[in-house]
Amino acid sequence: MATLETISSVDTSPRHPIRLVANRTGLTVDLIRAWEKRYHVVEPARSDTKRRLYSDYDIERLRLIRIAKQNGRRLVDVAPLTLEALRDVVSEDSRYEISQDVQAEIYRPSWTSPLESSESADDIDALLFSVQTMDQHRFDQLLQEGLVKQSLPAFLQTVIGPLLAEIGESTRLGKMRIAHEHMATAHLRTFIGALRFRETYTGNEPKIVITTPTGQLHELGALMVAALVSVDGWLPVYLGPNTPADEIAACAMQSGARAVSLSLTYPADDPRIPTELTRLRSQIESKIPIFVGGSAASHHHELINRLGLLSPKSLDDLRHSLNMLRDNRFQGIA
Amino acid sequence: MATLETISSVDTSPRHPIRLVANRTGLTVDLIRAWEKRYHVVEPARSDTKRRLYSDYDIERLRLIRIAKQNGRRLVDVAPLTLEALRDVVSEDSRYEISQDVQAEIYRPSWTSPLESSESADDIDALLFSVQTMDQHRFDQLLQEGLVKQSLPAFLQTVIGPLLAEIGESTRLGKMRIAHEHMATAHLRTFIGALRFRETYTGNEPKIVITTPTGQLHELGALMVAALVSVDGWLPVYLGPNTPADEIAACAMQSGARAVSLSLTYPADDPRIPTELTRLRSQIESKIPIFVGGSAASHHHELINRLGLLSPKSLDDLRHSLNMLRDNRFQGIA
DNA sequence: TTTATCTGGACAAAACTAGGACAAACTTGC
DNA sequence: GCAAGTTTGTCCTAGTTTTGTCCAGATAAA
Repeated sequence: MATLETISSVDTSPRHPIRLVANRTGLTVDLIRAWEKRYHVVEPARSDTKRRLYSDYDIERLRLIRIAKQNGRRLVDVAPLTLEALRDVVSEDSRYEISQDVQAEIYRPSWTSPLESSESADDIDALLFSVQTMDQHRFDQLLQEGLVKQSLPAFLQTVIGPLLAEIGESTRLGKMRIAHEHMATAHLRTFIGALRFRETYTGNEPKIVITTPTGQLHELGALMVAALVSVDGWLPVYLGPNTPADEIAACAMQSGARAVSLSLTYPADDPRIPTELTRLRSQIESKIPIFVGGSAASHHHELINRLGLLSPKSLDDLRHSLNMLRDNRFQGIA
Repeated sequence: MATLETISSVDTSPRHPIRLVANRTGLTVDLIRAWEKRYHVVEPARSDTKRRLYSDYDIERLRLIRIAKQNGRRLVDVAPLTLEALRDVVSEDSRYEISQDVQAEIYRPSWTSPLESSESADDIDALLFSVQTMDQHRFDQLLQEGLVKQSLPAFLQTVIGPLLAEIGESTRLGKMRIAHEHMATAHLRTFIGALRFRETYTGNEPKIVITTPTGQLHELGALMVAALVSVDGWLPVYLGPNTPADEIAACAMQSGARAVSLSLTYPADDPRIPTELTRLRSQIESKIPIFVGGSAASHHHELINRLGLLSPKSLDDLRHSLNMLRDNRFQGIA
């Protein structure tokens, strides 16, 4: 039986380079050094050439301190604590914190414009109502019906997008419970996920790799893209959320994809995004375009331009670019 | 059909030219030679004319070293390691990776026994092969076919469960890429998710809330339960992963559920689990049973007993209990 | 003949180190 | 509520180590 003692005994032998620590903790290399310089948060051993060498114990401390900071603690206060004290602080906080989901779920697809045509507004209201009454079958039924009324792209744009935004907003404001949001999200994941198999498959479709980069856990945007492109004769190679750049590149290469599409939503300022995007661009032939969409894409506008990535303004824009690419008329976007 | 054995029992006979090694590992020819020159990363045999001849073993080592480097390891540190040690390092890194790469660790459904009937074993091999070739349509097709051959519960138990375990293990050992695992997981989530809508809906079904508690990000086990119980005339209220205890309780109350089912897999020793379970039990009427399954359930054996939660030994056990409960013959389980 | 590989060395880019500067966000004192 | 101070993340420079790429001239394979 695993007891708590087994957990607290963490290896203290120094062996990990700073880069690995950064990867594991989600902190930047600069920040780890700054913390050491100012508060001696950790005092890693050194190699014979003065490189820092961290132990598992150090990593665990840094990880906990990062969480404590996210929970609103000040670095000065938590820096001198022992590992055990840190654990206490963190678990104490997590009890009172609103679950991370809530902050996470201010979901703004962004590449669905808030058209809000009046008929769709009614549909959305009905959908929201079925979520609040936890009536899954009604929810499913409404989605199916909505899909019959209009084309899939239109449906995604005028119903699903606004619906997600509305659910996110309602949860954030406390109008809706997290449980409701969870139910809706889980259901939509299955529903949208299934949409990309509606089209017939000939084997000749050009492929497009669709995913979200490391740190981005929200996959609904990516799923919408997958469903969308399958309508226009692409074969989506869908990898789910949180895929490391190297894996995306390997997958694009192995599957012979003609394009890659990423979705960025939350957290918008994750320090890993620039690294991951740079890595990805450098590992994929430059003739293969990489599309970056989602609400957080605009936060990285400059980087996206610098790397030569493409940032479509809307789902329609993305479709247009992909259609051109498929027909070999692609020149990049304005 | 190429299966995983070819990779796991690594061939040490030297035969591959450096170019092929470069292609397979994603390294450049120059780099492979430089690594050999500086750190003796691999010492390939030579032809009579001094050409380097690499074995599968060498290739596998190079591939793993590349991954280790991406994880932040220094070449000096990993160069002298054996293949086995490298695999350990790589799997350790991917396990602790921040945002702990949701799929990257060992998924052990536990409540799927490793029956491994011989026919299913073939099916699983075929499925694994389609994952490695990234052939999503084949994967989907095989899943659909498998489902026709046997009942849904049997299918989950003999195919999906072992498949997940195999994929998890292969990825952990570096036999399969994370990208492959991501694709398979994303696909299975949609596939299994859709299974719970195959049954007709009368409105009279008793409801069961299905989810995973805070900190548990793996939802496949919970999804399997949802699909399973829908066969036996239950209506699953599926909340997706990572739901706080309060929300589960609120949802159970609002929907008038007759039971709750949780799935615990990873991390098994998350300190939040005891808190969450205790909270949940105290907020739900005691006549509503709470089932706790998944590979990590056994880690909390004592707690589960103390709180009066139920921990079915297998999916069949769970079904049995639920059938009794539905027919009002339920007395708890042995 | 052309292309691929070999060796050894040179060079360049990245990554790390130390120290410090700077600005935004947050606190404190009045 | 405002000004002054503190905290904290990011960035810069300059020197070192580590790592990736390239070159030249020779040999082998296609």
